[in-house]
Amino acid sequence: MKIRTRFAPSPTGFMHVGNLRTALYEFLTAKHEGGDFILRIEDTDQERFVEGATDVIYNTLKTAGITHDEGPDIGGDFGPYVQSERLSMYKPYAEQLVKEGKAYYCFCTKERLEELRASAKEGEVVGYDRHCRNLSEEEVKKNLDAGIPYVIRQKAPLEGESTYHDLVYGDITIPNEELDDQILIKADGFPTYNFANVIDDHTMGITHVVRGSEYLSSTPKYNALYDAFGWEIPTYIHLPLIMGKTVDENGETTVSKLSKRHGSTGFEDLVKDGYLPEAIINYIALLGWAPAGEYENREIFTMDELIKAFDIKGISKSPSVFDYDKLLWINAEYIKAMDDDTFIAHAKPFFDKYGISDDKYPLLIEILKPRITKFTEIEEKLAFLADYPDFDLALFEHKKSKSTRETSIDALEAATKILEGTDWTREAISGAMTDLAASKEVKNSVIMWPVRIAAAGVAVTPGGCAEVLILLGKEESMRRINKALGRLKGV
RNA sequence: GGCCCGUUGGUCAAGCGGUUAAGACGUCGCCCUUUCACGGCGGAGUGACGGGUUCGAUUCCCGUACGGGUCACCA
Repeated sequence: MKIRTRFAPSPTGFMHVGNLRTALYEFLTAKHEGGDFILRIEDTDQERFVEGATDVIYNTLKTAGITHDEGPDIGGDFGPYVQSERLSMYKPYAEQLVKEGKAYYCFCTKERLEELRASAKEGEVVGYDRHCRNLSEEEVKKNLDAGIPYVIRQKAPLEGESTYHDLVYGDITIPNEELDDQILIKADGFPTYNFANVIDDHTMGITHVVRGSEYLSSTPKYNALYDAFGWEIPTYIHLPLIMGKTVDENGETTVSKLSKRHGSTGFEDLVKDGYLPEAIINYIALLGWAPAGEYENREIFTMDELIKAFDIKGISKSPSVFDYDKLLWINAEYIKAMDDDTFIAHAKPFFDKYGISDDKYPLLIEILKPRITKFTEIEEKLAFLADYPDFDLALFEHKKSKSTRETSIDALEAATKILEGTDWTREAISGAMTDLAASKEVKNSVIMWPVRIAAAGVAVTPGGCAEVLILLGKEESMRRINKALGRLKGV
């Protein structure tokens, strides 16, 4: 049978990488076996409705390269794919269970439930006291006729234990007394997430339920529902959580399930920060899963390779901490491997800020590609082009380059003369400076260092002396070098 | 607190009873060099603890500790 997995997010307007990774693994689980990946929007909570939130989901999946085979936007044979459009189908299922004596109407008020929780003693299992579980038919009918609001709850098993199998965690056993009489239909007539989830998964033919391990202990409730309907329980694949670090006011670092409070771990935030979608996917694929066989020890994967290499056996059980450093490294690897046109497409907005003409692109690609980890760094790296402050003259003193203020004055005086008559090409400038060093019998750096510093006004530049001068242009370079020379000489 | 799950270096992790306990990020050092990088080479750094089982445990079992998750008319 063809594998079918699903991604079932709620439209909250925000998708952090934990959700994204769940979607990724669901996608990979299906695609590795040639199965289908379905997108379903779970919007049964009207109170939390956020305008435009579904677009965030579509856009994220699209830019992440996680393509669904069925979904609200593209249709499919099991639609509709938005829960709010399927509302009419849930209640009959619940009613059916009531008729069969597997569920019941509950008329308890929220206030009563709150009191119940508040009065629970230390160490007691907090949960519903099953007050309405055994109401007589007459009482139920009376309440119904009186129009008292009600919810429908499932009768959970009272004793014994429930065991199920998970492909990652193995057999999980939970005492049944931990299981609550969960609500299936809320007072507003909407299904609860858990209930809608089961109905939808079954009616949509989902074969493999892939989700975060926070569902590990509530899965028996889901299974109780499948059993009540006599439906086949899907294959479970629970994923270890992605953790985020937070530092409290005492400087204590704690890790916890990734959420909004962990800063910019939203997919869109990361992209805005300069991380490439492919790099993010690559990174999170490796968070909680390790490739094996011919792919063992590999760090860089295309989506197609992930599909080929993905194996549930490689999923780990323990939670993993999101590490920006490694993401950054992967991002840099993607940039280094990028072809020039793609590189320019990403870099152009930053080049344009400095009014850089495209004849300089080849040079910029060469010097920038190996040394940026994010495209957003370009702005800062090229800042010297637009900004030439009265920098600290101590910059001319550089031990490694064997430069002092005195050698710098000497070098700059000689260099300006030669540069005036030099063709403004990289080779010519570099050659002229090398020749100058040779004629003075000093290291190249004794010439190159001060010229570069004088022209750039900062110690760190992308590229060396010749590259900096080319980027600046002859006129500006000469102006800056002369100015620096004047300052050095105290004129 | 009850229940569930987990625990290999700072982080991601391989391993599945016998290994000098892989690899990657980070970190440190050296080399290259016209700065910073890139690149190359090298170093430090790990099986939570205590009991078993076994000729032999990182690997299996049991406790303890620690960490995480979960206990909604939220999803």
